[in-house]
Amino acid sequence: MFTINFQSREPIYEQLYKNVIRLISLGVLNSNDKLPPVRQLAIELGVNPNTISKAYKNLENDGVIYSTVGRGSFVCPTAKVTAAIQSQAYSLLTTALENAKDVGINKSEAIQVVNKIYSGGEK
Amino acid sequence: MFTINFQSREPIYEQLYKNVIRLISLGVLNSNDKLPPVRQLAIELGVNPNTISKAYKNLENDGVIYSTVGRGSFVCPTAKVTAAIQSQAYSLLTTALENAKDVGINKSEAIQVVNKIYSGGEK
Amino acid sequence: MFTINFQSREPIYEQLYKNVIRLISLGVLNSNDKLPPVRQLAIELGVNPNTISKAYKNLENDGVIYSTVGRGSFVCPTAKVTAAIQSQAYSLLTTALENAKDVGINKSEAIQVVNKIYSGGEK
Amino acid sequence: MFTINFQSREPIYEQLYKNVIRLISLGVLNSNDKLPPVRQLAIELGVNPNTISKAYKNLENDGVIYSTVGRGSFVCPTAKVTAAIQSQAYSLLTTALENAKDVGINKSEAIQVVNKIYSGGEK
DNA sequence: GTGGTCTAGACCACA
DNA sequence: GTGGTCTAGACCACA
Repeated sequence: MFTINFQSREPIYEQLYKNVIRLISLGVLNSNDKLPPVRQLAIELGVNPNTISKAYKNLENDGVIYSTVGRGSFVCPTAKVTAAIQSQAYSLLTTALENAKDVGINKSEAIQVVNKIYSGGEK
Repeated sequence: MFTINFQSREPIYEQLYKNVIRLISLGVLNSNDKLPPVRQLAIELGVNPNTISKAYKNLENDGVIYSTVGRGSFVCPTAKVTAAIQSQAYSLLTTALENAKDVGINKSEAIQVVNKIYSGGEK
Repeated sequence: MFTINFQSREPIYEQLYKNVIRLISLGVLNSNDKLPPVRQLAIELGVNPNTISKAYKNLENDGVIYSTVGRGSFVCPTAKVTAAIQSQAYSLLTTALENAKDVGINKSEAIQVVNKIYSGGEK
Repeated sequence: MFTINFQSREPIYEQLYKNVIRLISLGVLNSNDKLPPVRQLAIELGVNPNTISKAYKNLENDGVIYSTVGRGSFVCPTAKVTAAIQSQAYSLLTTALENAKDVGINKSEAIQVVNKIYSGGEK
């Protein structure tokens, strides 16, 4: 379910964060589903438990999951999650497009990139 | 001409890198223009010369500027620079769009963002 | 394992770079093997950690190793490494041959050198 | 006659050195021909006179030219020059080939490079 | 423990 | 003057 690329320069806790986001987006994880316990996941992935904790902590701060001591960590109601996640994605996209415009990439070239990404598996 | 945000988490050498890119994009710096000498810029910005060096070195590795001992640092011929800069922008845009798609932003929503950014001052 | 010549005019970080390449070529270092930590190697060789860092950074930029904070530095998958290393060797060889041609060494003389190097231990 | 690439990372005095070698190899400069005076060449190329001096000094040390105070610099007898130059080229070629062999480039691949360089304008 | 960023400052080759 | 190499050493985020 979770996949980590140890060769990537992206911090593991960041990759874990995105894993959860992706699983929610794909509908694999739904509202109130339980996430794997920190220590169990740490063993499965061969990763330091602190690293898992950090990922969960960030997800909690961003309103994606909620944790209760002794019971574990759970996915927040989907609507809220989706809003939080998409807002981040929009902000990233806006930055990338402003940058593209700045360096002389024109509108039709930008649209071409959109077409390429969304070709095939339209979602 | 160069502006550094010392509060930012973004490394200073990275900010300097982007400063140079921006100045070239804006046409303030052109082919074969001389950049400020490492040590002079270090004093102006209140930054260590090594940090400036690192930024210049990265720009050189990416084909944006060239440096020669005893002469200074200069902007590369425009064609090469533009290619290098746009290639980076495309890569950033692709990442942002893949992320948007992953979190459930659909194609027409992505296009709307493109339209917003490119409205008015079409380039 | 690593040998540095402090008398040489060749920068230490450059010598370290070649040391790693050599150890990979010889099969002493293989895919995903861990390199010595920056600071440990610095102490062993009596060299500043920054100098080791610089060598590792260059190797990373050239696709030979990858480094992650907290985990260490590792050799990239063999295929990629081999490609990177051989590409450098080809470039060096091309330069040497162009120079040879320029100074009047003819083709059969160049071939003789090739024969001499590859005599005996054909690889 | 002399061409300098100011964008190259190769020191100018080194480029000048090679210019002279090339002109001798091509037969443009012959035994006892006079080289341009240091100061005249410096003005022509827009280069510091010290830089020209350094190039001439190195050529003299390597037995390629000889200088007499007040009269100028001259090309040494061709036989001697050729021997000196080619010896350097052979040494460079040997190093490049040993390196190529070390990193797993085999003999026929090396020969292919030779063929490519010497194709067309066989000398 | 591990690499990354940064300061402070010396010395070098080249122009 | 100009960039390149190197030392010494501090502090940081990540594991």
